[in-house]
Amino acid sequence: MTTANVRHRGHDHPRPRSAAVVDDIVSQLAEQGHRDTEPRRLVIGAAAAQGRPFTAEELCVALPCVGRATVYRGLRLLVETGQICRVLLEDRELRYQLSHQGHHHHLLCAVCGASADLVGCDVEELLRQAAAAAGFRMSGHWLEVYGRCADCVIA
Amino acid sequence: MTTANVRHRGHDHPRPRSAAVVDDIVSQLAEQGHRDTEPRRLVIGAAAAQGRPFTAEELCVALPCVGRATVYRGLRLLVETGQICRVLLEDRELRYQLSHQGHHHHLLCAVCGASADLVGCDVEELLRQAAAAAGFRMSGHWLEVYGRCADCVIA
DNA sequence: ATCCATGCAAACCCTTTGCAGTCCA
DNA sequence: TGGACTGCAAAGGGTTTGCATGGAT
Repeated sequence: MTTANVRHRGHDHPRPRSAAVVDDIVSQLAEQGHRDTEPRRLVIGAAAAQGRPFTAEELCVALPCVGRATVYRGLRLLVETGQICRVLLEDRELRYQLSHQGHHHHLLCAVCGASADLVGCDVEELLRQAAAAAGFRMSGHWLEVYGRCADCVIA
Repeated sequence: MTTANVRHRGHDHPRPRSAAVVDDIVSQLAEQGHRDTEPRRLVIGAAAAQGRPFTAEELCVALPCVGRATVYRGLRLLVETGQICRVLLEDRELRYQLSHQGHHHHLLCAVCGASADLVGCDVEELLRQAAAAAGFRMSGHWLEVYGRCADCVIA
C-alpha cells in the first residue's frame, strides 16, 4: 500500500478564516444559480465553525434565528453541490462536515468525535478489483473507519 | 491483494431449504434463551425467503398476520444474535440479509438490488495501517460497495 | 417583476414503546 | 405458573413538505 496520508482538520492545511470560507462557498453556489441569502450564509458559517462532524440538530440549536427547514434545505444543497459531505457514525447517526478535495474517507474517533481524513489510501482500487472478481462493476462505495484518535488512545 | 473470494447468495454455498434454515436459527436462538414462537418463525422464514436484502417494511407486508412491532423486534434480535446483518443502500435506506460466516462486506447492485458477499478481501488490514498512520487505533469500519452485478452490466 | 428562498407548522416516515393479554418452557 | 412474547396503538425523533410571505437578481 502507499503510505497513508492524513489531514487533521485545521492543522496541516489551515483553512482561511470562517468568513472567507463562507464567501468562497457562496460564490461557488452563485455560479450554479443559487442565491446569496443571509440565512444560507449563517448555515454555511455555522457549518464551517464546527470543529468536528455535526448534526443538523446542532446547527439548528446554533442558529435559533434560522428556521429548521432552512437549515435542512441548506445542508441538502451543500451536499448536492459537494460543499459538505455526510458522515455516518457507528450507530448510524447522520452528521456532516465540510468537504475536502477529492475522494477520501473518514477516520472517526468514538470517544471525542474528532474526525480525520484518510487520503492516499488505495482502498478504492482494491475494492474495484474485488468487485470485478465477483462480476460487479463498481460505481461507488461507502466507507467509514471507527476507532480512537491519538489523544483518546492515550487517555 | 489476495484474490477476492466471492459467494453469490444461494449459489456456491447452497443453503438448506427454508424450513431447515428456520429450524437452525430457532435452535441457535433457543441456546441463548430465546423462545420458539410462531410469529418469530414466520419472521425468520420470510427473511430467509427473500432473494435479496430486504426492508422491515417488506417483511411486514409479507407477513400481514404478524404485528409490525414483532417484525421489528424480531429483526433486532436477529441482528443482535448475529443471524442477520444490516445493509445500507446508497440513499441510506436500511435493509437486512441473512448473515454468512465471519466478517465480510457487501457488493450491492444498484439496478436489480442483488447482493453478493465479498470475502477474503483484506481491506481491513489496509485500513488498520492507514488509521495507525493517522494516530488512530481502528476498532471497526463500515463498508458497502455499490455497482452493477454481472447481469445488469450486460443489460 | 420574477421566482427562488424562507419560516412556520403540519405532515411524514420509520422505528420504538406502553400496556394488557397470550403462550412457551 | 412466571416471565418472555405478542399485538395494537400511540409516541417518538428526525426530516420533509405546503403555503403564504419576503427578498435577491
